Amino acid sequence: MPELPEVEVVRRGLETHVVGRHIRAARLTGARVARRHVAGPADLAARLADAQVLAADRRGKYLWLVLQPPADDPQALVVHLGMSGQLLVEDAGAPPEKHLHATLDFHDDGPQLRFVDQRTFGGLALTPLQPDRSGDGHGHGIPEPVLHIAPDPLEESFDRAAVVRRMKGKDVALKRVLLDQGVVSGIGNIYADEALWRAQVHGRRLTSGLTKPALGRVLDHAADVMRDALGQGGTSFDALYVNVNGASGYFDRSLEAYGQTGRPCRRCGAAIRREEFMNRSSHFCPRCQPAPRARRG
DNA sequence: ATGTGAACCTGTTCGC
DNA sequence: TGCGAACAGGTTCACA
Repeated sequence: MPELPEVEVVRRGLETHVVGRHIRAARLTGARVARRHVAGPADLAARLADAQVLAADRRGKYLWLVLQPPADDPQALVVHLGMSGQLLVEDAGAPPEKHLHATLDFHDDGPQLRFVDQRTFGGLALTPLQPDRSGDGHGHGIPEPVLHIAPDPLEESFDRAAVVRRMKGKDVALKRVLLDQGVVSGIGNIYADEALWRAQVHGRRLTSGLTKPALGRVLDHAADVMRDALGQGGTSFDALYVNVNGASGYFDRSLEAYGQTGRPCRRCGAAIRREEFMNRSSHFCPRCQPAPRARRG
């Protein structure tokens, strides 16, 4: 479940069902799931054994469990769900999923934590934590693989004015900047299209050509739409995007642009259009969000 | 340095 | 019905 609201739904599930428990053992299926773990899958599995889960934290689309190993400093089990990753809390007796890549058992013999990923763009890594210099909210620190990720709009340390300045300084299409996790994190293809629809700006407009207030408004809409989606349990089009209990969110009913090709814009009635952008799809209202002249990526 | 596009995977849906 | 093409919510890396 890829974008910020869906990842946050998963984080909350982990907080409820996993935090506080002691891992007994981890089993990894195949090496690919641990490819971001420098020391390899065997090392990862070994290091997870007997660690206690202290917390579940998140920045943008990155999720991590803060672990207390028996004789070491706290470490972060960083999880990225990629395009199709799932974390599921399930009884040990539940049949293994077709794309099951990792299983964590706990000393309390309660439900397992499973990592399932059809397209295997996601994965796990155990890494050190670095002190968080950007502000509060991440008391245990930030994992090394997350250091290059900018704060997301729902974090207290999100510096709206600084992000606006950075956006303004780029000679890049607005949507590309919204998707740049090093500028502002958590926004993916769905919420970028929704934020742009709400802000009534075309994603191919260059950030350098927009005013700072206009850029700020786009960021505000991005934060709003992600908060709204979170309130609905996220966006799920199918069983691939579910919470730790396998349940779908229902924000898909509230989408105004994404996936609405041909449907009338709820604001003006013009047919929502789809176009190719950065090797993927953009959806927008051609009347409310007039396209700039030249095509830019 | 900065901006752009393709690659990494598997599964499902679309069009002829 | 069959089969290839297009498409899917993300990130990274090579190249201009």
